Amino acid sequence: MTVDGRVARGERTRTAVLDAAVVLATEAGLHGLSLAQLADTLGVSKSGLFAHWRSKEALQLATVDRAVEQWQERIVGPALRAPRGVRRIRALHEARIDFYAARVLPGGCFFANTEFEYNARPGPVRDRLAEAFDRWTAFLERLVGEAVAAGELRDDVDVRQLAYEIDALGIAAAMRSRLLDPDTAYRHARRGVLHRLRASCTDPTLLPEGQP
Amino acid sequence: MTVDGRVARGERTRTAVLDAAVVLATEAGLHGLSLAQLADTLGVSKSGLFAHWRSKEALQLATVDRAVEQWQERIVGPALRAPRGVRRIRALHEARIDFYAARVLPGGCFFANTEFEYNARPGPVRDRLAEAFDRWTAFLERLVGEAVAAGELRDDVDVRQLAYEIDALGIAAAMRSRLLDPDTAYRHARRGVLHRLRASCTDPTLLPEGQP
DNA sequence: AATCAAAAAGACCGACCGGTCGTATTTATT
DNA sequence: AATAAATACGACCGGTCGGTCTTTTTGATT
Repeated sequence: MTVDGRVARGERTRTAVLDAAVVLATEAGLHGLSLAQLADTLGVSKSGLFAHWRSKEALQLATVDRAVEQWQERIVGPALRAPRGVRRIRALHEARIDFYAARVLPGGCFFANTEFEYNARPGPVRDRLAEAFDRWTAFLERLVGEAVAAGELRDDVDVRQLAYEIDALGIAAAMRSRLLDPDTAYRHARRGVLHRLRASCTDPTLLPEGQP
Repeated sequence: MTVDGRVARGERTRTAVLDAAVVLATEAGLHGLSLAQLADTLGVSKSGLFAHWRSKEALQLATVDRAVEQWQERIVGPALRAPRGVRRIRALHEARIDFYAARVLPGGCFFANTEFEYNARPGPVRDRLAEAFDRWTAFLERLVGEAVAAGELRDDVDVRQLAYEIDALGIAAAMRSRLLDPDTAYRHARRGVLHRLRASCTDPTLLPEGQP
């Protein structure tokens, strides 16, 4: 906020720490994240981290928030350049699985990995992840709803169901792109969503593509 | 193998350890599994574990194998009682998501959690998980292929693609049944697969159901 | 140049980690 | 009853964990 040099310096450090934390947590897990390793990676001292966050849990929560910001910038932002409606849904899904296929983060998807990691760890971190997931789901549903409202999808489409299935194919792609062949995972996730959208699309020319 | 008392006692211990390891690893992760906690849970000594497996990694590999056995008994076995074809595919998928909805393991699905955990951990354990996943995928594809051969699914169905989408909905259900509302996750995963199967089904009476 | 708070550093703590080792107990065979 | 192997145990090792403490450095303000 302030341009005060003292505060600005601390803010710069915090952002650098969180960016590194997202990368390390994607690999080792957010629970498995080591503060010593995080500090070493940045060339700072571990005790300095506790000057910015009062505990590891506080840093984990901040890391989730930072990962949400990155997701907005890298996945949602580009997709919003596509025209509203079916084309935007498709752009969003493809931006997402492109992200995995490009192996932007060596460890895969921060959210997919972390959400599975916290399946059996109730607490503030899991709650924060669940909130982020809720917002993401609501966003997907809004996009589908817009496409229905624009007449591009049949108006008997179950918006929540369609959004669920689109997201499910993205989740599966996040897993398989690391565990198995990434190209196959990418192609299957892409074709699955295209097929699903076409089944409810009122205008076939909205989704021009070679294979079904 | 032998009914020799010495071997039988050790075998009993090994099985008990692995069963407990599957439960603990589903919660804490297979990498995050603590041998001390595992030994305490069973009331045995930690050092005793190293008499049966030469390292933690060896125990982890054995745990994966044991989880595969349990999957066969609890998911695949019941599904194989359904008649071959579309009905068996549906039975398999429903046995799978029923398993999550029933919250049989408090931590969710051993394989889903673990496969995401090992996204960024190359090595023997990840290889073993990938092998198990390959066998599972091949099994799903075989079931779909059987349904096509029996004329229950249209013969222009892409077998691998359909198997991929069925599995993707199961993976997503495994995540959401813990992170979010389990009933919603169950219903969406079920409806998604039914909808997908009906789209390629030659005989609608094979999938009698209320909602689309 | 002096000041003073933000920021960073480094030594240190108890707890837990995977793993080793020597020893005691069980069990089938002789 | 004696033996030998399989099994189980408790003490202990070096290393890493999250977290605390005190001290030093940095940099804008006066």
